[in-house]
Amino acid sequence: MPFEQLKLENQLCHRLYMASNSITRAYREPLAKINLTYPQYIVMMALWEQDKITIAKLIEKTAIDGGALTQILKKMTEKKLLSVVKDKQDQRKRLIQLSTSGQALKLNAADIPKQIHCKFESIDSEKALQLLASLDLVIKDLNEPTQ
Amino acid sequence: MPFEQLKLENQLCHRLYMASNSITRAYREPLAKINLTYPQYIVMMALWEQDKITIAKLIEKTAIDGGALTQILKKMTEKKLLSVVKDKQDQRKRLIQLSTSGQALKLNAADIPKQIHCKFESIDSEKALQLLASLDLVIKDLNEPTQ
DNA sequence: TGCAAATACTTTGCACGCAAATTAAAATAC
DNA sequence: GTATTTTAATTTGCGTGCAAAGTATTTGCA
Repeated sequence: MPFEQLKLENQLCHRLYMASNSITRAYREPLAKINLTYPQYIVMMALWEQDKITIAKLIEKTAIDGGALTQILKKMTEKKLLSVVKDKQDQRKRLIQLSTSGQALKLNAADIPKQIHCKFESIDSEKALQLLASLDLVIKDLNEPTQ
Repeated sequence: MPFEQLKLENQLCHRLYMASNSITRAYREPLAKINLTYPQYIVMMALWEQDKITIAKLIEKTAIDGGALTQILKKMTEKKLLSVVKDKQDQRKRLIQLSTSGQALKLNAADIPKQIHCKFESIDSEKALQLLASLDLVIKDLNEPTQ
């Protein structure tokens, strides 16, 4: 059985691919109601937690690619959710600042986690915590510089 | 604590997003050596298991979006990995057929699973099986039609 | 001081992922 | 036996994800 590992159904990686796509699809409808995509929603969550942070900090919190983030922030600026301003102390840095409507959107988003949560019929909170921990291990292992 | 669930670090979904992106990134280098992207590699794995299947069947096995798959198959045809031919019995259907070089590529891909596998230092096979099972539950729950 | 290296971000080009609209062929209805 | 519906796949348009190249700033260091 030399090629057993090439079988799709044995592959953790393919399952992660499917699960991640399923998540994004599941969020699409609820997020459409507040005019956000899933990555834009991740940015909003990061900023609702902590406002006026640099792009580097936002990349760290969201794990969104820097190149993509520039485009995402541009669209969110057009939607008047936030503004991107130069840091006076260090002109290379940019500070992201939520607008009033960007802050207010938090209220409209408050019930979205529940809407998704209730779809997880087969995942009790013990399983969820276990899954979270395992995913953190996967992420850590894969982001380790090549041995 | 009304907004506790909006915190990024509590979110299974964000972890899945990160893990999936990490996976695709991890495969990028090994796959570049055989001139494949990760979704193209998924298609190849499906076809190495079972050749001459319809696009509908390929969508079912790979969970790749149909619209995307059309484009992916076009690129793979240009690379002479496979061909897409009309089903004589039902002219709506297309049959995907590996070329000789497409079949041969399986040998070059044989050690890729091991290359990825060895990165998973923190995941023993018990944890991997558990993770696989949990992901299957997530996928099942999220693909359930809206209750 | 002056200039090379490092840092912070932006731009570009390509490959998806996905919803919605479209095209083509087969199945079903009547 | 033709019209309607269903099924199978393609096309289109938009939003990322990512590597690589480019652009400012700032930092280090000679």
